Amino acid sequence: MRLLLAEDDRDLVDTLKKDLQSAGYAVDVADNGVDAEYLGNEMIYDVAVLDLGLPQRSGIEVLKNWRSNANHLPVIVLTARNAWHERVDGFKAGADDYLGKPFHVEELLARITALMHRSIQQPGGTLNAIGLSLDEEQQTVTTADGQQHKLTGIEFRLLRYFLLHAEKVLSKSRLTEHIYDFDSEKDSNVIEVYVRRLRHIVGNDRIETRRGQGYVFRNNN
Amino acid sequence: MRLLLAEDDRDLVDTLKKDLQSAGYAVDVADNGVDAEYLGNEMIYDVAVLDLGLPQRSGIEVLKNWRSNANHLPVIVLTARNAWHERVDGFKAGADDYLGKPFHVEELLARITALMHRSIQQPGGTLNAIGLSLDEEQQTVTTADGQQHKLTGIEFRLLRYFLLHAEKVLSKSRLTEHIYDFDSEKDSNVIEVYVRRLRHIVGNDRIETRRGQGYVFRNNN
DNA sequence: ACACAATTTTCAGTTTGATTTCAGCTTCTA
DNA sequence: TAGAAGCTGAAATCAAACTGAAAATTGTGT
Repeated sequence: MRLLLAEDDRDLVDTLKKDLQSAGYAVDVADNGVDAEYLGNEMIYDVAVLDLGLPQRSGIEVLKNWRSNANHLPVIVLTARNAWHERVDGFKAGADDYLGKPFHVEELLARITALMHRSIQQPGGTLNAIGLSLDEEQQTVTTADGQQHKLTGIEFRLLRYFLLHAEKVLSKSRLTEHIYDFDSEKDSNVIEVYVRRLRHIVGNDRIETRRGQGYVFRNNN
Repeated sequence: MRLLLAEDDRDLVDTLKKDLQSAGYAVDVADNGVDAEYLGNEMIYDVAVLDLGLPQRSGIEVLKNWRSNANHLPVIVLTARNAWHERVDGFKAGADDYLGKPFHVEELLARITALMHRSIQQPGGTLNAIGLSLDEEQQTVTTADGQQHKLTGIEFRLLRYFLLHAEKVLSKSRLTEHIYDFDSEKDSNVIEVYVRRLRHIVGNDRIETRRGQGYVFRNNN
């Protein structure tokens, strides 16, 4: 799950980035409006956290620009305390959710997961498939036989992405894009290796190979 | 599960009540502060959802009254979005959790269940886990072998946070945020050091390391 | 104010294990 | 049937976590 954090407060970015990463997000940071706008348009993010008080170009402008480009990227807007007008403007500009500063990190995390889950209509901190349950707080999967498996960071990210996009063909490059942030450009077989490890846990036939196209996570069969 | 919904916005009540009922709660509604206070004192609820902006008697007053009657009813406070001071007041008055309006129903539900789990523990200043009992007034732990250990300030805060959030991956930055009073995040290994000390007291396998993700306090094994 | 005790933080050397790489193998398809 | 794509087991890597001790800070009693 790849996330754009558009925020200029250094201290806040430092802690938020760590929290988000350990919650399994690949985090790209933009500390000004121009970069934020560019990244939001050029890269593929699953969610953006956008501070309205960015330098160079205001968050509102950035958001409007995204929306005018038919970019439906889910956006959580951060507003300064007591800035009622910003909130309204934010919604008008197409924000999906907002959060007033200061806030508890837990609240932001909860809103992000809620937003992510909205598209597949599964609330809460677990992602369920037939005979599979992924606990996002524990970062574990429980399989049909009742066994609970701990997942490493990358295993967790990959499986969550599969579950959120079950029954779709996911190319290896798309998987890489959503699992790693922009520091790491991969030309290797990491995905293959991790698909193998996941297959070992969730069952071989669960992840189907589409030679030349990618993988499909099956929920029916 | 019986729930008191203290809220005067008719429209909100209508939708919330249905959602809560379909989530399995028996819902009583109070649309003003006087009724809310009365019901909270006279009936037995598992949880209350309390809007601070009630007519006739403010939510804060209601909450204070409940607490002064030694009523430990778990309370989730609903505040207007930008009213940070209300949250603080709410916490001081004894709220267990808060939620800023507007919110997603899923989030309210998640918080209610979280609160229910939390309140399974006995009130009265002790937090219990299997083979562990944390006395919050004395700041001591009693372990399975009957040994009582005195805890230093930081050891206590850390262990309490672990107990309140057992079975969840807690990142080091999240732990620091909750242990230090909103100071700047420093680049040190204090958490590692204190985790080590706690492990010495509560047992090594009680606190599990998730490399790159954080720590999990185990209550089952 | 002082010495002394307890607590918190820093530091540096060591260990660990998640991630990545690699090389040989298998399977598919053009 | 040859070349590409994917699979697989094992090994190398390197940041993250562990550890013991010492330094710094805070608290306490005299």
